[in-house]
Amino acid sequence: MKATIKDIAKRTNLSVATVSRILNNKTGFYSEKSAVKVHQAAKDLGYQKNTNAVELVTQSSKVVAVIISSAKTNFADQIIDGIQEVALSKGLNVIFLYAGEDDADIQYKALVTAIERSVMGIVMVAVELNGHNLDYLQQSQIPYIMLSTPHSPKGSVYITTDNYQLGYRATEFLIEKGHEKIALVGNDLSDIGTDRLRGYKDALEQHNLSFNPDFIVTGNFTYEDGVLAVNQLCQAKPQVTALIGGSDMTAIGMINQARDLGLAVPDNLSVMSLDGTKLTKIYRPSITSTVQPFNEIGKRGMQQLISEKSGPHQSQLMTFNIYEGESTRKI
Amino acid sequence: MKATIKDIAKRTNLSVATVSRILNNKTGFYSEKSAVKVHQAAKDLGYQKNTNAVELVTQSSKVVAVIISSAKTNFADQIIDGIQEVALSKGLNVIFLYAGEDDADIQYKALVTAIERSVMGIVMVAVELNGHNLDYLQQSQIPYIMLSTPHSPKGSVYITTDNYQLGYRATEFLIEKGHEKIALVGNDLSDIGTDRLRGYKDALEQHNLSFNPDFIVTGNFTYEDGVLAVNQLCQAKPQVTALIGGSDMTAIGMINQARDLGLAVPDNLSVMSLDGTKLTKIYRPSITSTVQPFNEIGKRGMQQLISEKSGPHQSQLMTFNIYEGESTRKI
DNA sequence: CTGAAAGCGCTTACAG
DNA sequence: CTGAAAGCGCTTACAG
Repeated sequence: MKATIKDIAKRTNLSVATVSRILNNKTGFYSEKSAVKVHQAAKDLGYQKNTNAVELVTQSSKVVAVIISSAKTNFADQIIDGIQEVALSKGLNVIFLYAGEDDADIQYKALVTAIERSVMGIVMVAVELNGHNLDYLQQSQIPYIMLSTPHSPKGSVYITTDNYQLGYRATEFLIEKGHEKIALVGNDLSDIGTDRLRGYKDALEQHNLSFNPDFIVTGNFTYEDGVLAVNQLCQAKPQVTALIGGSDMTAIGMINQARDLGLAVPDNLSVMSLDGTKLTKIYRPSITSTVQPFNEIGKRGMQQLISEKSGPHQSQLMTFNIYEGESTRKI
Repeated sequence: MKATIKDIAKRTNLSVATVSRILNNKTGFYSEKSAVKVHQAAKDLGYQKNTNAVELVTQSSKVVAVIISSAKTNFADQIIDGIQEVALSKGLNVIFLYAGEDDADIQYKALVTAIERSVMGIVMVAVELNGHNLDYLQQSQIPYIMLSTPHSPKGSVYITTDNYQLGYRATEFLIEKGHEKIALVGNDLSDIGTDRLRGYKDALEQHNLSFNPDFIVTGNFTYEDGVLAVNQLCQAKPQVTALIGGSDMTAIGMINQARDLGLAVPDNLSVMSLDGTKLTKIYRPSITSTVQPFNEIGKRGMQQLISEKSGPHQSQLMTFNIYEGESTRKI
């Protein structure tokens, strides 16, 4: 049987009210003598606060729920770290829930778990909510924010790397290296993919290069997408001289498959990625990449979510750097 | 203001008791007519159950907390997936908490969060609890289990890959390829590292090879450990012909550094890893590795934790396969 | 400085 | 089939 403040009260001949005050350090509302007794009793009894009761009566919670899409979470670690850093410094607790990839039911379950606990806020990481689940989330009245979100739903605040710029600058980087036939691979049809494609197109146009739709191979940011795209684009006669992968995994899939086809990177083919997690640094050849500020996204997301001045928050598009690895070359 | 069952009761002219029964499908305790009214009202009001209240009154919880060490979690994904699979099929909720690497304070905070919520069970993934925190956990009376645990504390149930066998079989694999000078790199001084070392030594002895303490370079399963070890072991004149890394990251660090020193893998040096996550498959050369059954560890851990027949559970040592990649060769 | 009391939202014997 | 009542563990005005 777990000890309660009632047990402590009995043991110390104080009221539960006083015990409660002491345990919560409501300084000025108790004598030092009582405090000593209470703390001793609490220790003796192995007292554990019951958070359910506390939250029930105070109608508030000190926990933030983070819902993470389980699949394309190559970069989730960094976002998680950023979130944790902020939570730690603010004395908040964070619980993480995994929502399967695009599985509306599992997503819903994760939302229910968070919402029924009346968490103080919800962070969605890389998850795409369908209409029903979004309604449910909004109707819960719980503040939320979306990080690296595939779509930018109206009325939701989100923070994500500027996908248009990701596409634009990666393409421009390659153009400046002399490439003219550049493929864009593995991006999906969400805002992420389409924004990147717009950037890609604009960069070409800006540099007076023509757009060839055959060089666009959509996908889902997977390793397999990279493999298939290389087969498709480089099998017969390599038509392209450079490839941009939608994720690090896609880029690695491309490089591996190119190698299997007898094409060397970067000698025969230059490859870039649009994520830039540590995978790009430990792989060989190291992979030239736009480096998304995932850690910073996590930090800002958390800060923004919990900042009290709830003047309507602004969505943010983050900037980024480009890391030049060994996977690209001048031609 | 969030709607409560009281609001529903008022609106439907029923008592909260009846509303509660209907919402919980206590079949037989209410009329269909009332049920319809209640469900309609709940919907109209956007009713959300308050889990805090439910858990407070029922003194029970349907959530399992998983506490994960944040650092060496190259393999945590697979364990998490395994845990989720089981949770989903049993209708349980799982919340994840990250405990910093060997940071007793953060660990403690994670424990507090879980324990004060009276979760139904706690799974520890790759975390090393210090004495104080272990006491705290045990005293909470909440069932727990440790997965891939560095140490095997007395009185705790744990599931981990058989580290002795990991060391033994990897070493034997290399011996059978003709290697006699084999280094063991990046393992720590916990049970994990020492068990592996025992296996390594026994394999040598079994095959009449002498043990050279210079070939043991301890560490913390990091990429850097691999880099440093290769510098130390291969810089002057390569004394070893094969290296076993304590983790995939260590193995990759070794391969990269060997390459930087002008040593080709596997031509000049064979390299193995003792984890075997997907990293070993996507890296080039693909890395020969013992493949720990992380997913299965997650599944079993969860199953065992929640299985009611609480006859004292047994700790388990899991077996594994060896994946032969391109990073090793016969000499 | 302390206590009695109300109440957070819910469940569940008990009585009808 | 339904309701009144007690109670889960805690906090906090209110009164002293």
